[in-house]
Amino acid sequence: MGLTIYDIAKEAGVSASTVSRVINARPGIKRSTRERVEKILRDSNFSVSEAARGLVNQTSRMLGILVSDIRNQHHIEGAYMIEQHFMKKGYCSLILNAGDTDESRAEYIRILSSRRVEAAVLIGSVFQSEKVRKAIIDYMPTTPIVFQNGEFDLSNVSSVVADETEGTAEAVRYLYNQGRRNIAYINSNDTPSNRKKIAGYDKACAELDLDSILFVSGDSAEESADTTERLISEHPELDAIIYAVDLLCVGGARRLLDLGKSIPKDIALIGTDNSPFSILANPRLSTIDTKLFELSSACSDILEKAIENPSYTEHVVIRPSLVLRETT
Amino acid sequence: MGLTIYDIAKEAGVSASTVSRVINARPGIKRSTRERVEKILRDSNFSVSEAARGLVNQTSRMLGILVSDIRNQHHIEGAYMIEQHFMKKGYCSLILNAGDTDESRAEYIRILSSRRVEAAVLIGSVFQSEKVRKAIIDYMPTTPIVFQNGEFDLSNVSSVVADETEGTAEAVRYLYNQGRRNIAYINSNDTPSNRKKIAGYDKACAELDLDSILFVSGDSAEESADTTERLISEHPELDAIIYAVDLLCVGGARRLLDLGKSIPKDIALIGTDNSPFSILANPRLSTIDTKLFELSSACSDILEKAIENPSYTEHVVIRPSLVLRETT
DNA sequence: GAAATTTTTGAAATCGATTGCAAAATTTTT
DNA sequence: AAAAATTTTGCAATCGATTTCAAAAATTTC
Repeated sequence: MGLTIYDIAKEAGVSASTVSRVINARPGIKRSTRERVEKILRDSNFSVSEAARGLVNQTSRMLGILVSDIRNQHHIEGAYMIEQHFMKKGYCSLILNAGDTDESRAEYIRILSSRRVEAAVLIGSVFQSEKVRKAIIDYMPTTPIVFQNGEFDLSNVSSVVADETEGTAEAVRYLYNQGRRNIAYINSNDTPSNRKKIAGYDKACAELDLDSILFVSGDSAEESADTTERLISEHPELDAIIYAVDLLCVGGARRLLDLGKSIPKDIALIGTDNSPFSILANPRLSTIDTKLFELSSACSDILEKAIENPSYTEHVVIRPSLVLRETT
Repeated sequence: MGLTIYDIAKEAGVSASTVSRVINARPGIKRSTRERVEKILRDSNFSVSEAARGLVNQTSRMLGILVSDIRNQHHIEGAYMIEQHFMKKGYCSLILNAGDTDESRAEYIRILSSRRVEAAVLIGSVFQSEKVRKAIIDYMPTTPIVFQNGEFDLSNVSSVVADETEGTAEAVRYLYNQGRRNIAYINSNDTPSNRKKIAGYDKACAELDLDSILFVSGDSAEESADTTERLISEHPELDAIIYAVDLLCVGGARRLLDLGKSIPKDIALIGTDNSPFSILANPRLSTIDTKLFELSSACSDILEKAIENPSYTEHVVIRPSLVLRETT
């Protein structure tokens, strides 16, 4: 611990420059010298200080990944892919939970700037805010950024978004074609992403001349169960419900079953995201697949190009698809 | 971007030392000077280079968190708590997926050392290996480390472990007391943690004079369903199954239901971990709660003390408890 | 074997901060 | 108003690397 290249240099009887050249495999070092230094390097368990190296090279070999809450399965996939991919190239990822408020999320941009990350990824539509936008302009005006599930019209920010409006509308149309005429929507927290889903629901309802019935649930399965129960008691005519999140759909399905409803005979259910829950649930959920994996891998691809060429940006839209299982 | 304190100093007509003192709220700066510098600091969106600062201060204000796969719900809780807690103190967390092999996991220790993290956390029993141990001795011999779910007998490594042996034995005893006499165990990957569970299962079976029947499944719900089916067809006498992982229990439960079995009448099921899946599943899983949250918060507490006082270590054992729901 | 080339090496500057110490500026005391 | 005490400030060294440029060592050429 605490060894520097000067320690190694002294031990090898050479200068620090030589040690540095050996470490970085620079040419122009006599073979015998190189081997002697290499041996000492190995024997002493020396490891270069990336901080010092970064200071002179003006690089950090670090990436910043901002998620609102890393425990959310939905966010972690992207973080994982990026971390894995860039680790191979020697980059370390600062994966940070950027909190619940716009202030806090903006503050995290500043933190990443302080760490001089070479690129950043924002995962989740909640980053769509004026404060975050301003923080980017102030603190990371030229750092390549990829925004998953949101957009900023800035020259350094790429975007990868799921067309959730269309995805949700598609689900409504599918239910309609199956003969359902009373389709409700249960939303979760008010986020830009969820607003897009609702827009799709409303749009399709209007198109098909359906009443739109919107309920809002807390974000746990239990709360969704309660909301669902309330919903069908107020609207006994319902024959389908779409949920903004799979987890809520699981909670709803369960309560409906407990209430003696038959799924999908009495009532059809569609979740959103095609999360691990959806296939594990009993019954297995039909769901709007927002293509999390494709989203994440697009982010990762863009990031790679943007690190090569910091002025590279790209804007990708991914079309969700309906996956039909046992609840429709 | 790329502003340094020299730029600020020039603009304010003072020296870099003064700027540094203002930034760090050091005393002995004239009020008017301080205010002038502070204003420029604000207006210019300056952010200190943590790398440069760390170099002179000999600190990195970074933590290393190693998990084998961050997508695993089981691991993420600890990473989350630690990240959240230490962020408030100005620490950033390098959350890294340390891969599947002992070599790779040992290599990650070296990487953390290169980043000069001030403390590290290993999450998951898979880090229990000679290679990792050696890497710690070589590269982080004095860095405070907390090992969640494993132990190294090293002066800088604390441990927080669940007594999975006892937890699993307890589950067997419970089933026995309920009158079950043919209890099988379905294991997943061969990890130190799972070996402890099996040891508990075997021990309890021996105590109670039961046959021990051990099957091994792949780590998906689907594979577990297949394994479960095979298990009961080879052992039709079974009236209970314990699973090393909740997810496997979900898969097994589902298949048993499809096969017309009644749960828990025909066969009782107990999962392990009390993961989110377990309460969401239908039927809700009885499970051995390995107290993930307590484990994680103990890690976080120890880490905090260890950062204060790098020679602090602690060894905590947490007793799992049985949570009984619908599958027993 | 000396001169010309080429290869190998090291001294010193640099990256962007922090800090001890001495100098400068200001205030207090006579 | 000069001397003493105190408050502010800046110079220069430092942290641990990398890199340029010139000097030293080794090799080739004549």
